[in-house]
Amino acid sequence: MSEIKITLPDGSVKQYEAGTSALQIAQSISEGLARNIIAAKVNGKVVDVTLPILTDADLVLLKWEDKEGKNTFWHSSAHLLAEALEFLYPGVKFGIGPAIDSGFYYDIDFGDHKFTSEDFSKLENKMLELAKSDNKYERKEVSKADATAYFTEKGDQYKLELIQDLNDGEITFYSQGNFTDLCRGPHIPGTGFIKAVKITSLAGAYWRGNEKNKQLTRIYGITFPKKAELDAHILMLEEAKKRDHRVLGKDLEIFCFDDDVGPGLPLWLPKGAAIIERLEEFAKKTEKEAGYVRVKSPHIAKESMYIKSGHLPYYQDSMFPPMELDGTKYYLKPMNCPHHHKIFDATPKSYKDLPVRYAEYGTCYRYEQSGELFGLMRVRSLTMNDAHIYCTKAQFEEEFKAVNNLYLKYFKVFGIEKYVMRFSKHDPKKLGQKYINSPELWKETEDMVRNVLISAGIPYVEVEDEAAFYGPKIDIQIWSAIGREFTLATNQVDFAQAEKFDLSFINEKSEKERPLILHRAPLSTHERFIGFLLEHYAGKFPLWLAPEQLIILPISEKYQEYAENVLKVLKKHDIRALIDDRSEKTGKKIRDAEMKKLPLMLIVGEKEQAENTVSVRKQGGEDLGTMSVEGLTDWINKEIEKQLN
RNA sequence: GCCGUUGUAGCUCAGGGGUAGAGCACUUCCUUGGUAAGGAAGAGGCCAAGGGUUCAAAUCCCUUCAAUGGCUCCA
Repeated sequence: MSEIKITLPDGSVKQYEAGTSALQIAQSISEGLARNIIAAKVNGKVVDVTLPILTDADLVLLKWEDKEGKNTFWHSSAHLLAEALEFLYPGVKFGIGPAIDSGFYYDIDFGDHKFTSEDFSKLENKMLELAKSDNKYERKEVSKADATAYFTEKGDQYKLELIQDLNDGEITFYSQGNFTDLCRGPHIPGTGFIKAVKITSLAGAYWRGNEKNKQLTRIYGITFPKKAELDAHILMLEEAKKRDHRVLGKDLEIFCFDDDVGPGLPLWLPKGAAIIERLEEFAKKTEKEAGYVRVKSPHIAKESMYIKSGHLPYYQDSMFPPMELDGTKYYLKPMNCPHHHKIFDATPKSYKDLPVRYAEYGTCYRYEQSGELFGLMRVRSLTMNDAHIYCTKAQFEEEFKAVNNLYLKYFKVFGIEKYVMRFSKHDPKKLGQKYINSPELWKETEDMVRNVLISAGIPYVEVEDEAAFYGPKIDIQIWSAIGREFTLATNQVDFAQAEKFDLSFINEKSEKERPLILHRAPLSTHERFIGFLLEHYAGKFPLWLAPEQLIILPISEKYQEYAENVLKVLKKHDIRALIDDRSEKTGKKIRDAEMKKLPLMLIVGEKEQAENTVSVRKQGGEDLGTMSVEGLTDWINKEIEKQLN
């Protein structure tokens, strides 16, 4: 028997007989380890622990704590779910059942049976019961003919469809107990590892994600190797819910929706509007320093402009239906670009004028499908931190870099650490349908964008078929504190609209030349950005941004007048302050101020009045001690200075 | 738009075929208290809207609207 060399993650090398499995190797190290491994990574590929290893290999033993371990665990749990379902509802058909970031799902065709959330506990119990019998997951290689025969007999057209796309010789089945599934694997050794099960939700999902296909029932679940971990998970979900921007937005009186106003049309309450004011002040100052000028445009425009821009054929489904006036159709603007192009075109431009940078907080209206609306993250009226840069090809790289620097500056101010730039390209197959039919321009601009990204050393990923119809774009993906991922901002190259609007400037040779256009919106829309910030800060806005910066808490009504004098001085310094004049005890006032997440509390009583000072408590409990009102305003100004730079 | 769930006081929710309940918030009074909940009283609702079943509907059924978890789509 030949020997193989196994290299472990710590670099140590051990010799085993060829055909030894990861499980046996684990056993040779320690029984405890062997009990805990649920999958193995052999030369970078995750496999079953029982799979014989035939050649020299790098080996990582995967436990529940490892990402791939969890993944395998949940994938196996999906099979357990299927087994339980088949037992409870014989004849159900299965789509796919993968692991996801947090748990797993299985797509099921229940036929005529209706599965509801009331059946969850029945399903959970069955799964636990099957888990207890600790059936082994057994791998079997099958021929395409045998695989087809098996699922034909079972009458599962979804699995048959999947098999059709597979090559003979690469098809494997996994069985546990009485259930067999088409599956690439790998799986945990046995169902006994699964000790806690929670079916989390139920949803419709189209077969293969295509709207035209049959809608299957998707069952989501999550499992754990210990009951305590499930409890911790549930607790974590509750914490995340407290941080949800929709919950905080209501609690902190930032925004609301109203049935009479309409879905997706947020109303900003005074505190929300105050945050908007701060953001705009900050953005305007920053943009001014970066050489932008501000413009203003109306919220509607005639149909002819959107025909000219080319938006209508590509975008009409996302626009509010037009209103007709004297035989002319007017649309609510879904974006600001065409208006800005018209502003560019309003006066003749020389190459000496370029780059021209037009900025506007522009309110747009988009008819998002009702099911897509989501708190502040997806709405139908949105105010964008928009700007368009018109430049020459030679200036493009520098402008693009400057925009990127702007992003980085903002990320720093807002403490956004986790982000990825997605470089979205066109799909050549969809030229003329989803994308403007100019193959050479697509190539040229995409190369240009890539070059800038590489030369600036910015981490990015390239994705196909996600560009705007007029050019490639960069989307910035960020993650909110509760792990919600979304596209924050977009940065788009536009080679098409200058042509469509016949935009030009006079170059050095006195000839007309088309500008390149850069669309950018680093602070996204007020809606999405404030939604993000609510979750990011858990409602605890930094001093510069907080709608109310501090609250004065008089110890008793005797110090009310002194509190008012302090307030007057603070207001003179443009500090957003208020007084809690209720006849409550100080402890209660502090608690309420904490709940409202006010950054600072000023406690004033006999001592402060006598010394003409205030006692300052930071949100969260930190005591900043006693200071004069002037000392406090200095401190606040310095703090804000720090936060913004 | 599609599938599932939900809609009761300002908020969080309980109840449930015989004409509405708690806690918090709010108002008033007592209390004047030093770093996360002082006490009492009061006020608050066409039980999302419309239709049906019934002697009787907030409760059962249907429709609509909205929210919500997903799918598809996006800043």
